[in-house]
Amino acid sequence: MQERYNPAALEPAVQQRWEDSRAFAVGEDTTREKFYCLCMFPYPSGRLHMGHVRNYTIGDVIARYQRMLGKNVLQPMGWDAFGLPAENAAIENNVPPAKWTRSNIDYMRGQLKRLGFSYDWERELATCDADYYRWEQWFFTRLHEKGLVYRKTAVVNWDPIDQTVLANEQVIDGRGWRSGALVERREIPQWFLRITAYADELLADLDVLEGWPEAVKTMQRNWIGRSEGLLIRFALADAGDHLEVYTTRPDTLHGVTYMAVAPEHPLARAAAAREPRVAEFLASCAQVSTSEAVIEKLEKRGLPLGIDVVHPLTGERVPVWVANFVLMGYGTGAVMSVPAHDERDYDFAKTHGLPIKPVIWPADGSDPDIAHAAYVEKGVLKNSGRFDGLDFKGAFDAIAEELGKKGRADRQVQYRLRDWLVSRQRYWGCPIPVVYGPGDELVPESPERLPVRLPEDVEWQGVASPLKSMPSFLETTVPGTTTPARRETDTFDTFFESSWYFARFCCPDAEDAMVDERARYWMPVDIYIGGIEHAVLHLLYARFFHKLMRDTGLADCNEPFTRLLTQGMVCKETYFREAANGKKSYFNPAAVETETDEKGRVIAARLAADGQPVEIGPVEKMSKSKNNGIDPQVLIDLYGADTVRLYTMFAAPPEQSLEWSDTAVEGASRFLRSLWRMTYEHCAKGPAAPLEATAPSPELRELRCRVHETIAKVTDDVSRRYKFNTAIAAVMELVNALNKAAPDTPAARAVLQEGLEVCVKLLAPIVPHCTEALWEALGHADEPLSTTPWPVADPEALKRAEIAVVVQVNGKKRAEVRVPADASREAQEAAALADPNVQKFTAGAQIRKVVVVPGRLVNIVVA
RNA sequence: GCCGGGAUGGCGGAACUGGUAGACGCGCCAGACUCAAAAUCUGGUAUGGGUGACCAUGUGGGGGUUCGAGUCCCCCUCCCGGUACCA
Repeated sequence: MQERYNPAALEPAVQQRWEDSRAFAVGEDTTREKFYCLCMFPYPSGRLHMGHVRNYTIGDVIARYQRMLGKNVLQPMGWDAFGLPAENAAIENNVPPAKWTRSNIDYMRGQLKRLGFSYDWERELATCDADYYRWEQWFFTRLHEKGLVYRKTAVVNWDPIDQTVLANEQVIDGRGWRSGALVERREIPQWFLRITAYADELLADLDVLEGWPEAVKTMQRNWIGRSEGLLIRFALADAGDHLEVYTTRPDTLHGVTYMAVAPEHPLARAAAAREPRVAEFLASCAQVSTSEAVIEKLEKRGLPLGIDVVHPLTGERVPVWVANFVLMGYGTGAVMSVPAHDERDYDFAKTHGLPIKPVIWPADGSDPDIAHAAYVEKGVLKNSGRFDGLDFKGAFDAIAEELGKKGRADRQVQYRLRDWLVSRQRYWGCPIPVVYGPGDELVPESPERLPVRLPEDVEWQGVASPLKSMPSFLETTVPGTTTPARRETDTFDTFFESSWYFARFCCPDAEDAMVDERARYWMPVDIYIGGIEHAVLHLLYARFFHKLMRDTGLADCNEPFTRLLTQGMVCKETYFREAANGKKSYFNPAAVETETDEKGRVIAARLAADGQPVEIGPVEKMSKSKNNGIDPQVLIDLYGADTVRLYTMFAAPPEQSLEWSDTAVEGASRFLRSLWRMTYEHCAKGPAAPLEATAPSPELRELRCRVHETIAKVTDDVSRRYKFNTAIAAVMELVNALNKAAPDTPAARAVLQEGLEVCVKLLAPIVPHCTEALWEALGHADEPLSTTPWPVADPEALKRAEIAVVVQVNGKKRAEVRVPADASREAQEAAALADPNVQKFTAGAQIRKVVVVPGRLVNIVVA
């Protein structure tokens, strides 16, 4: 054993040993319990960021722990390789996306290996490989056969200068990020997957997912947004047609004072053709991004269309407005407005002087206060003709029946969830396997012609997808014929790839099928670890896709992820300068110097390069777009992988967001150095005697008790709580205790030997390189630590003679008394009352009550 | 806007089931070692008062429940994530 801890030499050597022995390669072994541990695979952006390090360290700690429990552990890694950043790099640096992506993968693979993650690298896959995406093309054609795929127009952000579709992220303050042009909403034909057909099952199965955080399930429930309501048809006053709206509050029907339709609604378009003011309004509405977050924060604007509908119960005329906050993509693109009982309708009515008619009264008979806000609670009907006095349920049923008889309404279950738009007008993605025949008729590719390969050797001209100008890609034939046909140039949403990679990891080399029998052995994933930002979209699409695969006979289980661990974001403050045109350019924290006040708070920041001040932005998720990532490579080079792993696990519990500070890493390194030194000094004195051969003093028995308490605590933290920070803190405490209390006797050396071995085993999943070496030094060169059984606390060693009990008087701590571990309630109470400081506070007062929590606390309540 | 989450010393965090607020670490202060520095070691470190034992205050703000509240309930503020084409 080296005297000095030298991770730079040690870690690569240990990693080489793992690689040579194929330590983490696994196969199907029905004699052992399987454990599939999966982290969300990374987008190969160029370099690992701290979020990756955090995510993959959590996964690796769990995988290594499960391995020490004797399970057959699969932990794979791969690349979510298609995506927007590769196209941006192509446009900016004139490098083909495939080349850029593959070189990023090579670099990042090296970084992951340098961090010592126990992956089965033989299963590595990249979604941009045709061997991978051919199967989603195949699957898409199957879904097409089943009627789960359809084509429909949808609104996109259109950049009129660059002549391209923009992602919501690329629209900044209503303008294209590159061109600066005001974006326009434009309708184009798109491909959809019928996720709404699975809405009920996706909702219902959330109740079965006991291993998922409640917050994620709640978000998914709300996202799916099942509601029961009424689809009501309001007849147009001066035409034969009608306006259809959906409402969950038919009880408020008598309070309708106007209708609102989306700018894209046919009624609005028809009005625009007659009325220039309306046309102008629609044009202004068209200059806003498709993002819901943007639309919902807009000033609520609207205009009357000059047409009325007839109220289906009262026969009164109700005006129809067009409003910028009504979305064509939701429901029918029109709503009935009840300003008295809906917040948004209320604000709009106030702004535009529309009448507000209360029809719901609180059940206690008091008057609703609608002077300043809508009354949105459910209650009892008034001003509603013969429905007066009914409650929500009664009114719902009665109005549904009445309108149903008139043919004016139907009960309907509706979802907020919309079908999944899977097509993208981009190059760097999986080609949608469809061709268009001579009459533009649509023909899905035949299985034998798959994969439709994405040409990788491309010249980038301008910003548009090069596929559109590549005859070699475009020109093809209708499958099974010689009839000329044109290829679809749209590619899949990258969520398509990430919706089934976990199944492919089970059998990455399957040549004849999307997945084979091996997937039945490994699936479902036992624990899935990834960022909380994926709580809805990715995790909902993956659940949906898995159910599609199940219904295609490719899976047995109903849900792909038994347990979900959502890690919080790794955040960092942002630094930027704002140009005159409002465009912000962000600077990496590593390039910024900060000035702090005497309390350590940052008060000013300047760019190191030019010494000029930069603005301090909010603390946000580390991201490329905010340029606030901290490069883990710098820390790995400086301290080694184990220190980075240890610090990342120690700084915060996984679920919590972590504000990165690089000053504290030193402490983690210090801890490893001191554990190393302790072990070195211990081993230098030769082998310790076996514990059984010595007679430990009471102090040593106490120390042993702490060793075994630490085993129990760390096991609970790692297996049940997933709180690695407190597990590490507990081991640090134990190391401190072992360090302090080790006189040089055979008994003490035996306890120390046991203590050090326990520390090494408990830390093995977190700092696998360093502990491997320490384990060897402690006399276990013959058995690799990675498969050494996890320690179990010895119940005998845990026994204590005395315990401490806290004594409170009126809920305030006044003393701590020591009592025998088996002391009765009465004895604990007596000991508490006998304490001098307690007597000071109880003297002369009347004791009204004594609360005893045995073994913990005595609270004396005095008057 | 809507949905979900969060706020505890100078900083990251701990307190798991309503029962000792501040474990563990960073930083800082003092001391030891050293010609000196680094490294290392020892001690201290919520705030205010007291030589001290201790005492008072204290978990974003306001109210409540309880013998007892960081933890439960109501209201509010700010921050973070998502908001369907970033991944």
